[in-house]
Amino acid sequence: MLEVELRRNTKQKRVILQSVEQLGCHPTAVQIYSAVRKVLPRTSLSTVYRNLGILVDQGKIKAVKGAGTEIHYDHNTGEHNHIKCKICGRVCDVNIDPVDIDTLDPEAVSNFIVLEVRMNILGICPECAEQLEKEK
Amino acid sequence: MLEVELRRNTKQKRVILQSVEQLGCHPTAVQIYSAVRKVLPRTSLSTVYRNLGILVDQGKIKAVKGAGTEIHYDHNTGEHNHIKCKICGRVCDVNIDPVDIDTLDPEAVSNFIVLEVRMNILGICPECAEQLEKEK
DNA sequence: TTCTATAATAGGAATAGTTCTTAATACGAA
DNA sequence: TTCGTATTAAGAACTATTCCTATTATAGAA
Repeated sequence: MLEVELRRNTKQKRVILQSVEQLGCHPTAVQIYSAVRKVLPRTSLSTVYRNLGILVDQGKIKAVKGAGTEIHYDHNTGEHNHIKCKICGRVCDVNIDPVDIDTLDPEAVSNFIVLEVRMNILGICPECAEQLEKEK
Repeated sequence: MLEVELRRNTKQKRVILQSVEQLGCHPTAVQIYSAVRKVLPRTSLSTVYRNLGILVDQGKIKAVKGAGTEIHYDHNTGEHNHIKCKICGRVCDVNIDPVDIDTLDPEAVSNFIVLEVRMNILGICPECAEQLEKEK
């Protein structure tokens, strides 16, 4: 065997990936941590963070940095953008045509080499909008 | 006088606004703090943060949350996007037509009420690109 | 299956960026 | 000039994340 697989397949890593997939709607590390601890109660937060990092490196999940300060994790690794609710902080998918990096005018981007164009949308989710409507 | 101006016009606030304007290229709170302390050496970092918050509330400057974790401050309060250098962290202006919020398909945005569409661009600035070229 | 080297873990300390707390200060209306 | 109170300096507290270290448990070898 020339290629040695240094990564071990631990219970924790498996449950963490499973949780990201099952929670679905872009959970944060802390939400994943809560879900994982229902299955493996002694799991530590740093283990969650470390494994999320590994899973991102392996391309199995994606890290989403939105409007707020926390990182959300996404099991949908395809190219897409996100919208974040200003009130409850929830992150959902958005289907807007991505900006084509190659068509950008160099002058318009201060002559930077463009690596990634991310759309960062802020809004109010249907549930919170309804709640606000009721309170009026 | 019916309208009471509760805000005081302190030296610190004046120098902080001045610094954001003079530094120009989207300084962080810490960079502003350094500049302010050259004029008022006893200024504290929390005073800088508090006044930056007030100036943002008053619409005199804008807070720019880019790819990284720090907040940058912009004296140009007009509608525009930003690009951040992955290497040196510098933030520059970008002139791309903003997405028109009213033309977005509600389905495409998970039925959110859209408040703000921000373009978050990550790249390599001309200086860092040149540096990389030299090192090869 | 048992042994063993070491990758991964739990737990907690450390870090970065920002916000909060409090006694002291200084702005500005009278 | 006086005085009420908004603002300050200093540092503690907070939040999200990363780092550290002794201990544990996985996976390949025997």
